[in-house]
Order: sequence, then C-alpha cells, then structure tokens
Amino acid sequence: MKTINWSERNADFFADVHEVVRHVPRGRVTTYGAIARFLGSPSASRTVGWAMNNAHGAKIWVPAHRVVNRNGYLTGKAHFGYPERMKELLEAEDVTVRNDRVLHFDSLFWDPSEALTL
DNA sequence: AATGTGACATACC
DNA sequence: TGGTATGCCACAT
Repeated sequence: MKTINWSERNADFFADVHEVVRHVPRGRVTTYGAIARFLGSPSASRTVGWAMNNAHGAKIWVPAHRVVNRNGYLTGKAHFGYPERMKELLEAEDVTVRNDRVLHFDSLFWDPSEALTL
C-alpha cells in the first residue's frame, strides 16, 4: 500500500471530492461511499454524486468516470454527454464494462483510505 | 429563510 | 428480500 500525501486540503466539500477523484489511478475505480468515508462524512455519499455532477465545470479535470456505486454499477452514465461515454472512457483504460457494471470490480476497486492521507 | 432535489449508502422494519 | 426512511451537502428556487 502506497501512501500519497496531497499538499493541501481544500475548504469546500466539492473541491475535496474532486481532489480525491484526481488521485484515482488510471484503470481503477472507486465509489461514492468510499470517498465520503475518507473525507470524514460516512453518509455523504449522495453529496459526492452531486460533486461529480458539478465536476464538469471544475478547473482541473476530474476523471469522474472512475467513480461508480458500491456494486460497481455505472449509475452516473447519464451525465457524460451520451449514455455510452462513461463506458467508453473506462474501456479506454482497460476496464471492462458489461451490462452497466464493471467486471472484476472487487479487484479494481481503489480505496482512498488505503492510499491517501488527509 | 425555507424547501426540494440529487451520479449514494445504510438501517430498519 | 424488498420497500421506505434518513443522513449528508451544495445549490436553485
């Protein structure tokens, strides 16, 4: 387990979420809940989703397609311009998607709590 | 100022 | 097992 330290923690929740998502490695995925837990608000997963919706307008690019729900389903696919876009972005990173679900989700899951420190 | 609404996750019947 | 309620946070109304 490699620990990555980020230089500064942002003031607002959305920015924190965006920062975490930027650390998700290419070819890996994480979940709304994992991010919420990591940021100290275990039941704010819903808000994390809202932050993703907001991510399109973020100053720095956010790989929002690497965030799925806790079962590995692409519940956010409707927000990528066209429905298949999210899947395409993932498969471009060798993450296979079938029936809106990430294959081998368990082994591809990346937990920010195990890789980052606040 | 108060209310409603989400790309979720859990707890509790 | 499956439906309903609720926490959470920012934003629009």
